[in-house]
Amino acid sequence: MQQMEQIVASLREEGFRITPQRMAIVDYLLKTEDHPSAELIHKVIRKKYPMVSLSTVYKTLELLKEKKLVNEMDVEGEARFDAHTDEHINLVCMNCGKIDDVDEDSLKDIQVKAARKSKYLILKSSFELSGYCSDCKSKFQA
Amino acid sequence: MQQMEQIVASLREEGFRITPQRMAIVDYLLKTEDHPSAELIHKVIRKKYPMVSLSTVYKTLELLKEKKLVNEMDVEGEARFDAHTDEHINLVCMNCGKIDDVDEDSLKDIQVKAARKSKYLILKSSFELSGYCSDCKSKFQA
DNA sequence: TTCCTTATTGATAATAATTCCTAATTAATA
DNA sequence: TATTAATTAGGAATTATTATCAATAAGGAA
Ligand SMILES: [Mn+2]
Ligand SMILES: [Mn+2]
Ligand SMILES: [Zn+2]
Ligand SMILES: [Zn+2]
Repeated sequence: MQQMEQIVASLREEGFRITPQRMAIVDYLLKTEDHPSAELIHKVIRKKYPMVSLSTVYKTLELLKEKKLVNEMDVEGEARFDAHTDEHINLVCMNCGKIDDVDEDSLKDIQVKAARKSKYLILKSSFELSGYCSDCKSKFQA
Repeated sequence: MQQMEQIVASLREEGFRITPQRMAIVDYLLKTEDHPSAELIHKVIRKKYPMVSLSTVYKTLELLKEKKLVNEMDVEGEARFDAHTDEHINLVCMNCGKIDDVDEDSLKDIQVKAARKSKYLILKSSFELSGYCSDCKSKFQA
């Protein structure tokens, strides 16, 4: 995700209004390393800005997705949002729900190769590994 | 996915009952190259075996997932089932909903590397590219 | 084959994340 | 400050999936 100023400028330029709700959501996403759900974003933001509704969170996330400022991923039927929009691997802990990022240079090559082989026009990619994180895995090994 | 006989044998061995419903679902998944939703599986199977309910389809898919005979993936809020359980790339057409497979040898290496870097115990992987298939992409290029 | 036990099924109700709807609010501009 | 169209809040609607449970039938024993 880019910096706040650029985001604000580009949204305003396209005729979108800069509301406190949108600022709060973008600000949170810019600062977190987390991959929060809509619900969590709502909860966190309410502490500082109590006047943000869940529907506004959803609508803002939709806008940010369209502007390619966040990616949406699905973890067990719940959408999780990722402000880290470069190609990378998301590691999902099936116990605590945490998601960690791992960079891997070859992902872009793989994507290009797959596009060639399949003749698809590729617009989005998602590389996801699930299991147990270092904290949780001890609990699941006999 | 393995062959029908092995699947039947291993389910029976573990005390699961072999019902016509389960046979029909496994049979369909074995034969299709498709990545069907629960609803589609239900519709297709009903033609041959009208006495299969949607809840049974869901429960059977749950069982097959636990036995690692199918993978579940999510496409726009709907679960899609993949009987091709080796590591591969799924290409999702955002227009017609079709999913194509592309093999890529380096996926396993990437997975191993990511596991080492992150200290995760990895149990599942999903490599997904979305865009427009060769049939659909012409409609989306000005 | 017939009978028993209990896993499985089918039908429907419940759940939960997301989307839809609309009157009230407010950002942007002059 | 007044105007106006975009946005918001909050609740209703939607929809895929899960839960519930009485009826059924698979598999084993006699
Ligand atoms: Mn990430
Ligand atoms: Mn596949
Ligand atoms: Zn964990
Ligand atoms: Zn297509």
